[in-house]
Amino acid sequence: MQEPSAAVIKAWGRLIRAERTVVGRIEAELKGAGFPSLHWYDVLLELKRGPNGRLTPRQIEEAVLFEQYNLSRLLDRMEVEGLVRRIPFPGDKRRQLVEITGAGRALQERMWTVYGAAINRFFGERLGEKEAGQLSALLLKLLQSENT
Amino acid sequence: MQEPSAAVIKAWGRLIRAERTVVGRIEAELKGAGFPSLHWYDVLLELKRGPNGRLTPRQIEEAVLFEQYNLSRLLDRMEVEGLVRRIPFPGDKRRQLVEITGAGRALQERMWTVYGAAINRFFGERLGEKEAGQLSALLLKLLQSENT
DNA sequence: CTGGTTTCTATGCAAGTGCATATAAATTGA
DNA sequence: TCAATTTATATGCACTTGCATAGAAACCAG
Repeated sequence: MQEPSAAVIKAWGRLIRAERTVVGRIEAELKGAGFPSLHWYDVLLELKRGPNGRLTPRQIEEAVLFEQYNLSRLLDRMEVEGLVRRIPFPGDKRRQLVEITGAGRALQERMWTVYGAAINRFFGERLGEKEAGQLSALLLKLLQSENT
Repeated sequence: MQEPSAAVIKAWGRLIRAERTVVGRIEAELKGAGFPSLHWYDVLLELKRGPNGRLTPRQIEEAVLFEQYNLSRLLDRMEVEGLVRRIPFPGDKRRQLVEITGAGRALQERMWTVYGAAINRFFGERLGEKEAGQLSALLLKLLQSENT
C-alpha cells in the first residue's frame, strides 16, 4: 500500500472535522430559529435557480449530491409542506418536474437571513477574502471527476 | 443581515461538496472491500491510540464528534462484533472504559490498507505536500472554538 | 415493429439517527 | 449529611437513510 504522507492525512482529517463542525454549528442555528435542515434549503435554492423554478429530480440530485431514493422521499415531505409541487414532464412520462411554490420561495428567503448570517459567523469571519479564494481553489481539486 | 461575500459563499459550497464527494468515494471503496463505515474505523483508531487501547465514551465522542446516544449504540454494535469491550471505570461507576480487542485492532489494520490507499487516490494525489499543508492551515481556522 | 435494455421514480424493509428522557452515580452546597 | 444538581450512559419512539427492487416508460438493435 502507498501510505499517505503525514501532511495528507492531517489535511484529510481536518477536512472531515471542519466540515462536521461548521455544518453542525450552522444546522444548530437553523434549528434554533425553527427552520428545517440544510437539505431542504439546498433543494429550494436549486429549484429557485432553475428555469421557472423547475428542475427534474435527477437535476436536483446531481446539484446537491443526494441519493435518488433519498431525494424522492425528501420531496414527498416538502410537497406535504406545500414547498414544492410535482408536475408532469412534457414528452416523457417517466420524468417529472419539481416546481418551487410561493411558500417554498418565501421559506428559502427567510432561511437565508439566518443561514447567510451563520455562514458569515462560523465561516466567513474566520477566513477573509483571499483565504476564501485559496480554500476554494484547493477544494476544487478534490472535486475533479475520477480519471483512473 | 450581513451578506456573505461571493468568495465566502463559494468556498463554503465547495467545502460541503468536496467533503461529501470524497467521503462518498472513500466509503464506497470500504464497502466494496466488505468493510464497515468510516465511523467504525474512527472509533477503532481512537481506541488504539488511547492508553492500553482504552478510552471512555466521552473521550471518543470528543475525538470523533459523535453524539452521545449515537456513540452508545455504535459501541453496542461493535461490541456484538467483538471489536470492543466495555469494562468498568475504576473509582466511578457512572463511567466505563471501552477497550479495543485483538479483533478490533486487526480490523483497523486491514481497513487501513484500503482506507489509506483511498485517501491517497481521492485526496493525496490531487494535492501534493505543499497544498495539503495550505489546506490544513485554512481548515484549522474553521475549527477554532467559538468566541462570540 | 418487438423483445431486451436502460432510464426514471417510488417503496418495503432493515438499519441508523435525533430527541427526549430514564437510570444511576457522583458532586455540590447549605 | 442529605437534598438538589450535575455528569455519564442507555433507551423508547419517531423520523431518516440505505439497500434492494419494483413499476413504468423510453430507447435501441435487429
